[in-house]
Amino acid sequence: MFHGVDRAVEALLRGQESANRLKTVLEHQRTSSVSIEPLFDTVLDSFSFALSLFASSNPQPHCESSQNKPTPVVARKSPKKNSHGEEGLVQYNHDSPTPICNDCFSWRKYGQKKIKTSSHQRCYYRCAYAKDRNCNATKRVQQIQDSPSVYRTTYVGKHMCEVNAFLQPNEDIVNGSKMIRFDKTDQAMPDPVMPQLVPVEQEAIIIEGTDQIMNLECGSNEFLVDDDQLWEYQFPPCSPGDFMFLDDLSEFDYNPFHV
DNA sequence: GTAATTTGACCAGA
DNA sequence: TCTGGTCAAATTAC
Repeated sequence: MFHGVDRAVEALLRGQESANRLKTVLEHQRTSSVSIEPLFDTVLDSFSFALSLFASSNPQPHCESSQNKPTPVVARKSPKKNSHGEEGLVQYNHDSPTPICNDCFSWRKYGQKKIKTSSHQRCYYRCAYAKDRNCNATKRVQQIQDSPSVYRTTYVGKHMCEVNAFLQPNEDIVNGSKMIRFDKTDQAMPDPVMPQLVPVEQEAIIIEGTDQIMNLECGSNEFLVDDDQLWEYQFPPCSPGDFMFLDDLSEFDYNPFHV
């Protein structure tokens, strides 16, 4: 029922492993570049979050080899109904040395609270499109360790905003193919939702058979994907508005860190 | 002026 | 009654 996701997870794991390896190498070589670390942290966080998205649809996470693996929390002992009246939401933890800022979604902070069991405050975020698109995804970020600092991000609920924004009835899903959609940059669409080719600020992968969308927003790291060579390497030339269908996600094996 | 963040109050579950 | 999560008015940033 979740076709191709296992392969996608494998590909993501490969990417994460590569990023980890390269980070280790660079740490020993220490070039003059000072912006490398945030770049790699972003890469690792993006991979980890993508994995957590898949894990949210697949009860068996595929992240045993990940250093920053998301930790599914099976169920809260007493799931408290949220403001939308939903209960029993699965939540996922993700620990990282830095707070995850660009984790593919737009969040709006709605609260901050001192937690009794911790000396650090906990921040509460909800999807920026919670009202507009009836998206009930929320996340909590809290520093759980001082030295080295560890921030735990707990994702609760599922993003519905991109699904509502992208998918129209009888559209975008074709015969079990996965689709990457390229749209005009000058098309009037809400910012974090519409994937664009040039400049690449967001990209989205819609996986048929699920309602998962990987929507990678780069924020301050545009250089991550604003790379024509990347697209030319992996994708044939395409025009804005074109669709690309990937029958096999394992073919999506571009390795930007290959040297 | 508008949007985002802050912060104290409120609510519900344990 | 305590605590975590959310609300909403006030404040700040753009």
